[in-house]
Amino acid sequence: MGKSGSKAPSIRDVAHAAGVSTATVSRTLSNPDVVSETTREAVFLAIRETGYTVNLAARNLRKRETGAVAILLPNLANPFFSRILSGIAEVMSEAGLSVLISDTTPMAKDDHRLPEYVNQNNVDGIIVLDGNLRQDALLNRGSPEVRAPMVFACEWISQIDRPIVTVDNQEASVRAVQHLLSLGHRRIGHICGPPDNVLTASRLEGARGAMQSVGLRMKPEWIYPGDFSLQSGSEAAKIWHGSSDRPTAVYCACDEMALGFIGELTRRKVAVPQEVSVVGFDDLDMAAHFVPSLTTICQPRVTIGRTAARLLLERMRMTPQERSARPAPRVVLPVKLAVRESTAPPPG
Amino acid sequence: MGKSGSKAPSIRDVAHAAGVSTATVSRTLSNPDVVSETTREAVFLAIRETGYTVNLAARNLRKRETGAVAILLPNLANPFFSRILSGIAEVMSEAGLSVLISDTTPMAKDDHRLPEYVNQNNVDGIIVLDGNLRQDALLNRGSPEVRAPMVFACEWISQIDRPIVTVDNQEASVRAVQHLLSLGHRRIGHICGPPDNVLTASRLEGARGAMQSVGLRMKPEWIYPGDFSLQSGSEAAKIWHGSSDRPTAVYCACDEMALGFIGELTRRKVAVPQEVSVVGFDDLDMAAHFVPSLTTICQPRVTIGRTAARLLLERMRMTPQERSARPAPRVVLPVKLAVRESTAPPPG
DNA sequence: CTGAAAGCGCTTACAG
DNA sequence: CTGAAAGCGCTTACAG
Repeated sequence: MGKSGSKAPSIRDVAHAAGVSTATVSRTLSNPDVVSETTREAVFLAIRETGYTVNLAARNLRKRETGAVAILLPNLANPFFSRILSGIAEVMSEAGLSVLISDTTPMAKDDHRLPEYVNQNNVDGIIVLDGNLRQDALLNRGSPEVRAPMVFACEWISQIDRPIVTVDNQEASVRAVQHLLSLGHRRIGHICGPPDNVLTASRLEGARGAMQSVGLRMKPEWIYPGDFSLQSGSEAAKIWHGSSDRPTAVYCACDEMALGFIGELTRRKVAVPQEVSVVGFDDLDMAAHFVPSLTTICQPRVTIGRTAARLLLERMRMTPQERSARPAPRVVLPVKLAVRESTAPPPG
Repeated sequence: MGKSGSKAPSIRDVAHAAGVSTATVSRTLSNPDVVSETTREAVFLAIRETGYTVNLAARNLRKRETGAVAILLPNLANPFFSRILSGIAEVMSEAGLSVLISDTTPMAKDDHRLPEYVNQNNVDGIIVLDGNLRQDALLNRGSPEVRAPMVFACEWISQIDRPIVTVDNQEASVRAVQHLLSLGHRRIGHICGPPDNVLTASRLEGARGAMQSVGLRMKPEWIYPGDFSLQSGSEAAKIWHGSSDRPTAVYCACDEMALGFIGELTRRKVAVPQEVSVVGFDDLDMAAHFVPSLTTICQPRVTIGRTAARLLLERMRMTPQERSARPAPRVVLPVKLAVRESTAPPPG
């Protein structure tokens, strides 16, 4: 159980107790096969007796590692990220790495700074979930040799050539719209993501393209602005409701907007899907429990997290040279269309 | 910008460049007032030239600190925690500490282990948001002198005497039920939290007590089991719907269950609040946007996070002796009742 | 298989 | 105000 002393037991205490050198204790821990069985047992006994646990700061200093990875995400309060985080945390924890989470919202576009520990490279790797960070902030982290490897997930910055884990946003949008087309819809609208988001264009283009390929057109007035928030979804509903030339179905760039949209419509006595069909994107937990339950594109969020984590671990094992020699992979994960109650044939 | 070398610049490089000792560089960084202005400027210039940033592992080793705090929470995927996390991250980041997040779900009751970095005290402090962790796992972290301080938030473990940040769950429940009483309800039910959760009893007792104090009784068949999940809310709705002796209002121990309850009822063509009123607890983002919007107890989640973080910082500044001498405070934060569409006078 | 020794990059009494 | 030196607790060639 460890004696009650004024400081934690160190490797020296263990060495004393076991009658060996600190080097041997260290080897027993990191490479047990290289020490004799007798020694090994003596050391393990001494470790138990003293209650020793390795001091990570010392190990990290010596090994020139940090034992930590940073996750940069735009909004900790957004439920979209929680499962991704979960997937990352799971893989990193298995790898013995700790996960530092940093909400990037405070550091808006005008703020160049990243969290201290990222800027100073006090992490061994970085996963970026925010495509709106400043490019220079992300790259000015010392010379290439000391810069921790980085991977993007979900969002990315086109100018920065790093591995990306994502879904085919355009193809997913095509699927969403084809579902509406197959129900008989011909007038299909879209609530967009934020204008400055990398995903916004591909989701809009996918939707537009799907319509064009069957000879239809998405009227500009059916394209509603949005910013991924519940609020912007209800704003879109107000516009929809106030217009005389309405789409019979609306494909939304994310679930939150879809739920905000449906909520506002329901409040205005507009029935979904009887009067208008709605499709979302993401498949938040709430999507299946909302009334009506939401037809949506299901992003494999835990898998995205796990994949990004594994990709990062892989890059961390490479030398800077290997990393820059090897092209940054782009992993595209499959999505599913979850068909639920919010879509039906058009009215009339 | 820093030269392009094979390793990051160290304090020695700066000392060289500035023509001073490493001690002076260190002082300039940690205690600028103590060095002369000329020296200070030379050092700052050298820092800029070399692109130096402090190596935290080295600093931490030397200062016998870790520069990190751990957050133990039961479920990263639960939106309830995201804003709390946000509040914690904000305060800790200002204090220059990094936040290690650990999902405790993988380590269920049968698993004694905490994350490595917690068990080995490779953190300077711990915030526990999970009242179901094993007591011994939380306490067996070496002798009192080396054990990192710990505070509880939202949930806690009664046997462990540590600061707690919480709301008055019983009083909040009284308020929720009084609201229903004031609308004229006399038959009020409750969907409970998980049986093994610290909050479950106080929320149920508050509800019961509020009824008793006006001479009413909560019938046992109106008390539905739950586990804080959407799913358990819809299960309760099925029981409610299948019964002939129904309450006219149901107070739910959390918003997710309330939303699951309403969702299932709506699906069964039972109108909320016309046929049954519903009150939740937490005030998730979704609560205001659901249809009908949810009357609920609003927990100040960001404030809970910030307060827990500040309390922990305070404890971290104390010696172990001071900590054990000073009684662990219990900070009770005020809640508000947000009255929305899901509550109305009883039918008939 | 094992130990002595150097060193990871800092900070901090101590002495001046 | 500043520097030389010790030391935080590890790991790892190196030598045997």
